[in-house]
Amino acid sequence: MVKKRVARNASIADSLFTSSPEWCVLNEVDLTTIEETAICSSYDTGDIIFYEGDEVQGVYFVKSGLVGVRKADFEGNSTLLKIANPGDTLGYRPLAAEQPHRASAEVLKPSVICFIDAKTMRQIVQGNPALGLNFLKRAALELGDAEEKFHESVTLSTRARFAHLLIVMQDKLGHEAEDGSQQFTLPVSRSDLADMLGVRRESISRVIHELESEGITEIRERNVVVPDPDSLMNEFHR
Amino acid sequence: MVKKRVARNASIADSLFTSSPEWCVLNEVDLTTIEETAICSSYDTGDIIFYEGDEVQGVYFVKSGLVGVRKADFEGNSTLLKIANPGDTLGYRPLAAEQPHRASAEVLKPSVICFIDAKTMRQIVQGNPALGLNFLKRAALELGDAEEKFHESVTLSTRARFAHLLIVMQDKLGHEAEDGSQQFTLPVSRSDLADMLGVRRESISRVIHELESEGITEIRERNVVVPDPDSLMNEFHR
DNA sequence: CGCCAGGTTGATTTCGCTCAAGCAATGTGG
DNA sequence: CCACATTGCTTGAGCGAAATCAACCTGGCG
Repeated sequence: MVKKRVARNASIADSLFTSSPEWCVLNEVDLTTIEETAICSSYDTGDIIFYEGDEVQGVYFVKSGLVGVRKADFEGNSTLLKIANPGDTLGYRPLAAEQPHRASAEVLKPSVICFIDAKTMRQIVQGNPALGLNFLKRAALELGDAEEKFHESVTLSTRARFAHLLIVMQDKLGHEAEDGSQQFTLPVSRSDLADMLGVRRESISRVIHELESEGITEIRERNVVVPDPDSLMNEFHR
Repeated sequence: MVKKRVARNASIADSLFTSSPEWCVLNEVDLTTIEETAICSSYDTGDIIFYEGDEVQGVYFVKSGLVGVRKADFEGNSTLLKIANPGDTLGYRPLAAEQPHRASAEVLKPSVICFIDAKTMRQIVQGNPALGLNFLKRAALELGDAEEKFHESVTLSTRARFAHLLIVMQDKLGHEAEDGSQQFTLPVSRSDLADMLGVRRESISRVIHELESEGITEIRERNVVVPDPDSLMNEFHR
């Protein structure tokens, strides 16, 4: 299932240094160590990088592409906890917690991902405390977001939560058109949007229809137009 | 509102060392620094230690008592994100994330809490990377729990989630009676139980009634009896 | 004593789920 | 090139779990 082709990893160091707020503190020695031990692989959409319950072998640095982190039920239920963009590091949480993986990682767009084994990771953190602190900051930020997500899930309507999700994506991906509207492309399918909020895809359909009919958003396929960002912002409150 | 009485802090060091899995790595020098700078105060039920939105002044080590961490809405909605027991440290998350507090801390039972200012905290972490790594582990564990909580909140019924909460409390507080039943005392009110799950207190009432009528639990006031822990475990699935 | 906090119970409403059908785009094998 | 799966999404009808609204109960306390 996971089709890998080992690639030259000459530029891992570059990637870590320029596109990661955590790894950028590495020194020459550490970077060399990583160039020697890291394994870069190409993945196709649908490939699984690791499964919930797996022991942690190391961490995965997303060099390019897009990866989804999912948590599933013994029943069919699954939620999409986060989507990892280039520059993100996966698997550091269970490594730091000394737990097995509590979610699985699934490739959403063809990606190049660099694997750094746990031993190397620990060794580098040992010699370079700043890296550990950077991951502490990362974990602290994600924890804040996760707690907020819980709070919203029990507090806000599907509509308000979807509006919030759109706002977050707009902030990350949006660009302003000449007419003042914000536009961007959804990075994931509607089913995945539903999984991000923990609702059914039918509910997402209906909410999109509602927002459309009220002139708040126009969503065609994966193209999003927000004529008036302020009115979308208003939806985020109930 | 917050009634403080500065106490002798001779025994902070002791407390940190024996009852905290994070602070236990401190050396003599660090412990002395903390004894000199930390401020221990007594709080009464209902006192607020910090508010959502406040800048982070430092961290709070719970020496004794019980503290609730809450997140509130502009509307009446509030959720109880966690309850902090003796040995727990509050405020390290926003400090590490370099964010303002995203939740407020409210004293649930008369408590003694030691304040360690941000500057001292940073200075100690600087000289003692192991402390930072311990907090990384803590954050990683909490992040895993938070993600699971989100998943459960959108996946499981109120009944199943309440069963899970009881199981967690049982594991922490329960003791086995002669007849093989598990028993413990609820640490918080029913309203707070509801806030922990993000449901209305009426729903908790009804679920407690249901479980009672099916012989799965007996909950009188704050006393919980679980005649057959296995049957409670079954409730945790749907 | 009245009042309030904390909790229970009942009646009603509502939001999102479930179930079911259908549609458009894409692919695939005969 | 057609028949027909398959995938991703939409729409509708009906249902159900939990929220809402409201009444009431209990014990503690100024």
